[in-house]
Amino acid sequence: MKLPYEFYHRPCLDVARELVGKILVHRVDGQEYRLRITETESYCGEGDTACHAHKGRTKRTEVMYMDAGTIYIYLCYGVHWLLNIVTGEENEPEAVLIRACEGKYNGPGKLTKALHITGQLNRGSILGEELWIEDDGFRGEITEHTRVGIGYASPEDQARLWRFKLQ
DNA sequence: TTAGTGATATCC
DNA sequence: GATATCACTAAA
Repeated sequence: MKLPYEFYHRPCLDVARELVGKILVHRVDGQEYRLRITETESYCGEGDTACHAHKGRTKRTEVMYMDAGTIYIYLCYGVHWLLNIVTGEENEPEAVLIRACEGKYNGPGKLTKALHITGQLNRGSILGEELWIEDDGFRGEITEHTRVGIGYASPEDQARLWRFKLQ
């Protein structure tokens, strides 16, 4: 079943943990791409120094302030599209980064390439007919890890176990 | 280990 | 208008 608005309308840590093991579906050009999510990461609000929005709202980060279920896609290093799902309350910059899917798609850049996801989906809805997430009843063992690629964040924020992986 | 890549933010 | 930065990947 397709995950409802209420699933995303919760603290981003809960959403990130429970998104692991779900099925990410992207429908484009008459094709449907389905992959199980194996790794996520949370970025929780302006108090989180690793979050893009921790310095305040800008043209890029204002997507994270929108309502839960909004898609936030960001071009990293001029090459890679990174897929995020906005969570929590409106006007709170919380989001979950989808880092990896099953198979060899172990990296946020590879993941979006495999699913043919580009920046045109930015600001879209995860509840629509193009990109959504399904629960097929699968439950696996989830482990917690520190986040990666956030060397600019404060030491205490770097130490947070806000990355979730399927074992 | 390092080069490549381009949007964004921050400085003139 | 110019430059520095960056939630990464592939090649070596």
